Amino acid sequence: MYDVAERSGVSIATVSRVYRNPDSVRAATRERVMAAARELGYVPSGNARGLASRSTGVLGLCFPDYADPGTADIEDDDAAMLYSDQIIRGMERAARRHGYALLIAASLEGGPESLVAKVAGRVDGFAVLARTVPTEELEVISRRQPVVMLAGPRADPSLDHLDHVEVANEDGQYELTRHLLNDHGLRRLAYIGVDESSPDVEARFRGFRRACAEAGVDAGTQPVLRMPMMTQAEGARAADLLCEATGERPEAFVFANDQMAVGALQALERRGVRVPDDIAVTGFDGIPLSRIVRPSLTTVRQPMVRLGEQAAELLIDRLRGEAGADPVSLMLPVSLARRASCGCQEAGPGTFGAV
Amino acid sequence: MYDVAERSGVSIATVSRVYRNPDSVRAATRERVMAAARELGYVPSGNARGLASRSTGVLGLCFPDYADPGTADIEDDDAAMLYSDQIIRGMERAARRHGYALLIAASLEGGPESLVAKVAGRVDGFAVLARTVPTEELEVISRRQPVVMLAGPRADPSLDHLDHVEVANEDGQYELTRHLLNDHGLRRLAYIGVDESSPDVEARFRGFRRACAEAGVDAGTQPVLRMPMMTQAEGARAADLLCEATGERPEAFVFANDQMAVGALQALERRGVRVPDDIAVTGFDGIPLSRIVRPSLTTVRQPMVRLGEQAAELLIDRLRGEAGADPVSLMLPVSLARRASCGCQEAGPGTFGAV
DNA sequence: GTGAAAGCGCTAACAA
DNA sequence: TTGTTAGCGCTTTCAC
Repeated sequence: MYDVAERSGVSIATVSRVYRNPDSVRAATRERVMAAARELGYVPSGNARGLASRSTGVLGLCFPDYADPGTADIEDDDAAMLYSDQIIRGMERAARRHGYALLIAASLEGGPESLVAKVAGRVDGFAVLARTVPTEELEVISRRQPVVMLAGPRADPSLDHLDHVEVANEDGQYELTRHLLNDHGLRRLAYIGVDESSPDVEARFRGFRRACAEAGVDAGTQPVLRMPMMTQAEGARAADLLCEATGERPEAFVFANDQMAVGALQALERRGVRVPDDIAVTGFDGIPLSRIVRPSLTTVRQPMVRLGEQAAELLIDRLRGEAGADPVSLMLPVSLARRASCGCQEAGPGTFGAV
Repeated sequence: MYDVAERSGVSIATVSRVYRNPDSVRAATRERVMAAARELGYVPSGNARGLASRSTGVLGLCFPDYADPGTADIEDDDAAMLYSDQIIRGMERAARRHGYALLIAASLEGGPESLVAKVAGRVDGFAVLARTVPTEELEVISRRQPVVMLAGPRADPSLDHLDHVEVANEDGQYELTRHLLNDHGLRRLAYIGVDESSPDVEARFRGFRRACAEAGVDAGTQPVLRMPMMTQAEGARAADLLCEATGERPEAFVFANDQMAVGALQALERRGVRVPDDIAVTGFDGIPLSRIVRPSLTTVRQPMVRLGEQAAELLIDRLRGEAGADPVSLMLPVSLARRASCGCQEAGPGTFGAV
């Protein structure tokens, strides 16, 4: 910058103005400065700028490095497209509309120099995918800059001051279960969740039970399985367990997420159990894979792109001081995708991108 | 940082050490510092760090804000997943392996304060999706930091010094065309490209012609259409044009990308022309949508995730000074996805994530 | 419209 | 092991 200033015979202040506010500089001067910059290959340092102006024009997103090992054997990367990709897209879009760029980073292990800290130090505010980051660290960081929590209710009271956006887990599972109960007339439903208590899964389970209760089906007598992880492998294992259990086989396997449901489809196929003729299977999430498997998976679609957009909007509101003092809490609606695995008619040939 | 130093009774240098190199500080001291930092809610400023150390630990990616308006009506965001999403994923992954975060930004219009410049000023090096950025600007920036060009051959001689990664467009189209010619015995093939000269599309067209020539089919007599844009709408229009043209209808529509091919499938369905029975249709790219449409689209899959990974690797090599003086140029292999729209047997039910 | 000067918060020698 | 001291390259009053 000093070189540019010298070469064009102005002060560094003027060079700065040319970049920050071109109109505040006489056109002739501006031209000279820009020419000099071009010749010298000058690119303003974002770091110096940020340091001097205490803002970066960048939003951040931290997400878990979550790659289901069970998906590794899928040839196509497309099929494995994760939540995070969609959230990234939504957030980038919304950020861009407001002139922000997006810094993304999947979580690595901690240490004083953890990844969040790195991101936090380089952005004006950021979003975190639920439980990607240790609560305590988040608490410290959130004292200095806006943070929004995504997907998953407030994990901890010490994080109560954070904005957060979640998805209607309970309602979604409720609707899906009602569909099975009322539209398909099923009665013996097995719910398959996860050991480790997850607020999302708990909410889904609540929805399941509520639907059962309303339909006069005693949820207490329904088999409920809690697997150690929500992977395809565990989904397959769950299906095997339920098939081998004594007593009447359930009429439907209601999984807490798509990955397990997909694993179950594979296991059932191996056993020669036909879906949906012999048994209905449902998932939750609406990952792309859910539509690709045969039979296509009936599931509850989460609006992940919207989630990302909302995150960015919320952050920007805070940065502009347009948000109130109270933390904002949004719940995004989900939608039911009725596909083949519950016995619904699959969209026929020629149907493009339809549900 | 000064506050943390004071509170813990050490100098700022020691605080710095605690974060940069914890082992160089006695454990007791370290604890005191970390405690103070926690109490004060201290988060190191990435900007100040970058400024002092002249490196950011961040890689960048600039991509076009390319959203086919024709895809807007697809309900699912999944289906519309773009190249850029996959490149982002690959690049983030590879960057993370080396301890870098990723800053992403879609192109906006210029001005002295253009988006690239913004990104460039905040990263140690970055990748650009072909023709996202004005040549001249790129040239200037690339004098200061490593830049890699993605997908699309060197656009300009002034950018010859850049590393770049591209995809085997010509070979891919060649293989696909051969498949149509030899395996399906088709003879009248129509190629549909784009007006605006695109190096990728040209390469694909070369592959098409080469295959025709080798099969003894005179490419000169084959219909060739150049549409203004490579969107679904234009693909549909192309199909209509070709169907309404006088003379024998082609046995296959060979599209230069998937989006146009998908548009054509829709148009053909409207006209009651059956694919692949009446006519074969192929695309290029392997976007997720290509597998979702019915009939599923035969296409050439580009390894977009790999592209992103390579970009990051290349940049990191440069940053480490491990790359030679000469620009590196990589060409990634593509793969043929034989699906239903060319008359190949579609993968049956129960096939998970298969081609 | 333009310049001078004082930091912004950190790292990296170099000393101690 | 820890402290001292220069900057890093910009923005931002406040003068002119």
